[in-house]
Amino acid sequence: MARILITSAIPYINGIKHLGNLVGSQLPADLFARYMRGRGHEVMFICATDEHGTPAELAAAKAGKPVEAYCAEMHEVQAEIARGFRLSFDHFGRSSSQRNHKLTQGFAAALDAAGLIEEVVEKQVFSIDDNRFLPDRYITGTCPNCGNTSARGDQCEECTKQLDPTDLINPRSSISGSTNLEVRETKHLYLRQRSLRDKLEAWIDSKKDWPILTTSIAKKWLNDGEGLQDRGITRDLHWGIPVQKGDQPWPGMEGKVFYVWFDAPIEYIAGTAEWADAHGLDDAAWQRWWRTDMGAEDVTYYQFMGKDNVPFHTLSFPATLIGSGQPWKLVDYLKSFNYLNYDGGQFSTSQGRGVFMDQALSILPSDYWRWWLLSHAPESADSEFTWENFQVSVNKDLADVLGNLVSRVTKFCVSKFGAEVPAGGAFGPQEAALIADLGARIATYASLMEAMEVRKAAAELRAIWVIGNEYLQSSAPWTVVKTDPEQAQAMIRLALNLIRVYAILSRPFIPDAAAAMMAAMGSQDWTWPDDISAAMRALPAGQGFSVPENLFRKITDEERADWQSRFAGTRD
RNA sequence: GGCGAGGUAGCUCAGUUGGUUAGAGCAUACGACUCAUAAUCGUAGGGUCGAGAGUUCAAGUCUCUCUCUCGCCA
Repeated sequence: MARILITSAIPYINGIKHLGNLVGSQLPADLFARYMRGRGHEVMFICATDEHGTPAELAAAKAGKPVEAYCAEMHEVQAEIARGFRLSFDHFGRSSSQRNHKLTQGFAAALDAAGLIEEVVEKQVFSIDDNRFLPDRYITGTCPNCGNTSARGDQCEECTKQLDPTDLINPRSSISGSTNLEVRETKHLYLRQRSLRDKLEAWIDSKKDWPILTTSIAKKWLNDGEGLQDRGITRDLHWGIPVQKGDQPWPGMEGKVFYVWFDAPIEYIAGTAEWADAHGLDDAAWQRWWRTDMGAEDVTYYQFMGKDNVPFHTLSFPATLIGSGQPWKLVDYLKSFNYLNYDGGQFSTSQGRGVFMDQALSILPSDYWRWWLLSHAPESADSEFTWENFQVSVNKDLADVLGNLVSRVTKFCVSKFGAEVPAGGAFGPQEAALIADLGARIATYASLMEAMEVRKAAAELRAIWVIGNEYLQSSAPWTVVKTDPEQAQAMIRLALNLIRVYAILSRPFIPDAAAAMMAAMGSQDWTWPDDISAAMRALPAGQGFSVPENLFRKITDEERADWQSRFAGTRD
């Protein structure tokens, strides 16, 4: 039994995420966690909400709530939706937790002790009326290049020119509109990543089995231009983790907080500590997952994320861990995803374009979405969601191939032999051939799942469902029953066992349907079918079973058309 | 402009270190079956593998040029 640590990129707190966010991190991470648990491994699967930073402050202000209350509320909203999608986190934490405060401040102290923190005085725009420093993108003004009157302090979106806030003509605060701005000096902490560059590169180079997408992004940041740059890890904000050196004050840094990107990945660790707290366990319970000097040396750590998160997970976060000089567990395998597009364009949070997680669940149960998203995961390139494709996949794969198989087998048995596993006959050559085929395919499926080849694993699982239909078609128990009922009983006994095995194999993708299948077979034995021959004889003759409600309904053309127009949002 | 990823059947995609007639699912046509959610199973048609040149006995698979799409960055 292996010990497997899995983290999914943590979603930002301000608002509900869309399906593109889901398929890029949390959903494949859940697939992997469920599979590994199904194989009997010890799994720790951690996710959380990423709560700090200016966008959270502004969203809270817009909602008319204190930021703490806003975050607490939105965390619950996101947690509820995660439950709706059956995301099987061992803990869904919060980056604003006290655990994260302590760990983040501890890392800063360790980095400082290692000589990796530099204090830098820089100039930033301060809004007197807002009583706060303004990040570049929250300053609006006239572009000196093209005259656009609503250029942002970091870039003019009209002429795409990169700007410095001080370049803007008539600058004003995007938050209040106030023009009462001034440039002030402020002191910040920088993590001296440049001095860790060689260590980071050697570490990346040692990861021969990572996806090209992952390593190419990391190498780009290491080598592009002047190479890896030092990075500011503090901000002039109110909402965040106060800058301290461990539990000691940090002279000159009073009133400042750590940058959200510094504390967010540390929440992976803090979230595990929160898990221990929630279960009344001691520190050793979480440290054995994260400290190689406290039991984590045999842990294998997998991270899942969209490609936009890769630089932070291949460089910034490892720089924090390595730089601390402490024996923290580094990621062993980083699975990154491209983007999911929506019907000819991008998903857009601001334009309300595409399907968001809460909307998806209001339309159809989670299994439908899980299946489509995972079987079309954007692994090798960006992929696209279209309603036509979704309708076809759901109807064909789930309703016709799998759902109908369960239906035809159980209904046939009830009508001919009753609602118990029939005892007659014995398996012959056809049954042996099916079992052999199944064994080979399950082995392929398992290796694809272990390699996190999500689409290919889905295709193999579907093929496994298909061979059940093939077997029924060629063995034709409905014909055999007329001349040799005993033999027909053996065929159906095999088919009923097949349903139970399919429940086990399908569980990572479609947990609810899998549970319904297992329950219908009157079993609770989720043991992985390592011995397929035995697994196909697991249901005892005479055991009662039930005909489940149709596992999946079909999506009609009318529904598809309706949803298509409902979620189109504003076209650009 | 720089970097990266892509351009393979109508659609969505596979194609390992270059090697027999380029594959799968869906869609289409025809056939089989009738237990089942008008479901299932089989067969067939369909591709100058973005364009061009080169290396090689042999290139979707390597090299160069060009072109188109997407993303990141300046």
